[in-house]
Amino acid sequence: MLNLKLIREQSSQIQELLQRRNPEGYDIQPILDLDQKQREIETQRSQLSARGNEIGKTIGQKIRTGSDPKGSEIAALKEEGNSIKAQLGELEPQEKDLKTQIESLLLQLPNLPDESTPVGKDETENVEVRRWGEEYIPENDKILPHWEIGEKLGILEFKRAVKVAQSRFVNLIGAGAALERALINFMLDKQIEAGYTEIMPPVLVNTDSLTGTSQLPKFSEESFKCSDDDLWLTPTAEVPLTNLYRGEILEASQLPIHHCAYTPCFRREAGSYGKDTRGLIRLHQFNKVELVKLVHPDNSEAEHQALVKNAEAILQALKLPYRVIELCTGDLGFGAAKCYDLEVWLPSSETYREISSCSNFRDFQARRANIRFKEAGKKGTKYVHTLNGSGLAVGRTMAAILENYQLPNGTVQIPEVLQPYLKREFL
RNA sequence: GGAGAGGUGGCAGAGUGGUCGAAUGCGCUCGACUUGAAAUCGAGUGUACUGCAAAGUACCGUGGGUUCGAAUCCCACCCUCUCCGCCA
Repeated sequence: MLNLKLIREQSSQIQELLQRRNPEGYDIQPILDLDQKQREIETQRSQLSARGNEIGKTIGQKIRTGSDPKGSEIAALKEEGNSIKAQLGELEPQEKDLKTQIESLLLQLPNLPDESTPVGKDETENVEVRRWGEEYIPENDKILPHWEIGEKLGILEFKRAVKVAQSRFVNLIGAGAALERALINFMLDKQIEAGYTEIMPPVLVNTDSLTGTSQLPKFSEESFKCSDDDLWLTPTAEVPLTNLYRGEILEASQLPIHHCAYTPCFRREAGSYGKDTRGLIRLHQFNKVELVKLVHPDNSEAEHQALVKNAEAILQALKLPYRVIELCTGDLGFGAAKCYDLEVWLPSSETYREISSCSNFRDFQARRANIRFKEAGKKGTKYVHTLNGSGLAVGRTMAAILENYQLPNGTVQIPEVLQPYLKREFL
């Protein structure tokens, strides 16, 4: 959520920054108008309240000091009190209604892109930052796409997953399941080593949590909802991890907080019916190791860079070629101010595919989730900055391994760093 | 699912119609005493909004209601805990 005060005081800059995302997408003028009205009413209302409080106190005092509770003096005060009450009865609902409208408009506004975020209209204008590793280009199409080699090896099973659940689900079988587990353990071990504290959070989360991290209200069709309860299947561990501290005032000395978690993630993938219908790339349920940071605003840029490196370290350890892309303003996620995607090389289609997305939300989520901190000896509170990134999407990592480590003889080598976990060298 | 208890500041906990944004204790900050520390003593210590400011307003789980006035009374809802049942 954007800071209303800032919208009011720097409206033209803010309008301009929002236009970098989408030239016609956002108009803050209605918010400014409502805000103006709301403050006018608030001034009136609080002056009336002040007089009302004064009357209340006066009546109490007079009765205590011996005035006749049924006398004319008290009756006159009561009458004034009643008239104030009647006026407040009109103003209060108006003010409340304005506040609700403002709040709901604010919740629909995306974060401001960082000044450094490249301006562009869509993903074609994203900027490549760096590449790592050598692209594996198969000769004569000998490399099978991961879903084919996976089925051939008997470790991926899609048909029965449809029977058990629906399309876009998978059964991992035998070594496939073991490989997934090995990847999860490897990723967690690596991030714990890098200083993150592991959390195993609830994967059902409530509406407040999803609003706090900005999946709601705009993207409700993206998550699975439990119809009988105010609970949703978490689309990413970002939600439970960031919301751990919702509504809290932390001590500055507690920062930075670095958490990692493995969770299954659930996404409805509404609106992507034709896309990536085969394989592990786009499933309704997938595993992910997530990194979440809550940091002091002064350090958020450095923390962001470090977070990207933490995610990259996994790909490097697995020796998977990848590139780092900085998203342009038109492709930036709703809550992000700045975002780097890691894209892994998939030789079967000779493309790079997103395997991690590392975002700096600055105070956008913190303001929604009301996560603040206090500096010792200083007055007041500030919002923390929140950051998160995948470290990594496990299913997509498996896909990348099945393709990049595929040998001409139809077997798949296990990356060296995973061998201690799997206790084997080939699939 | 059944029965009961309860939701008040960082924590514990008092408060059953006005002097309550809220006692007291703990914690924390500053100061005194001390070679230093502990103990002791003194002072301070919630958040947010409006306003240039003075100041004002709001907040005792949430939402309504009664009243000149509600943490306190009434109604509805939510949540937590305990016991029983069921269950990995």
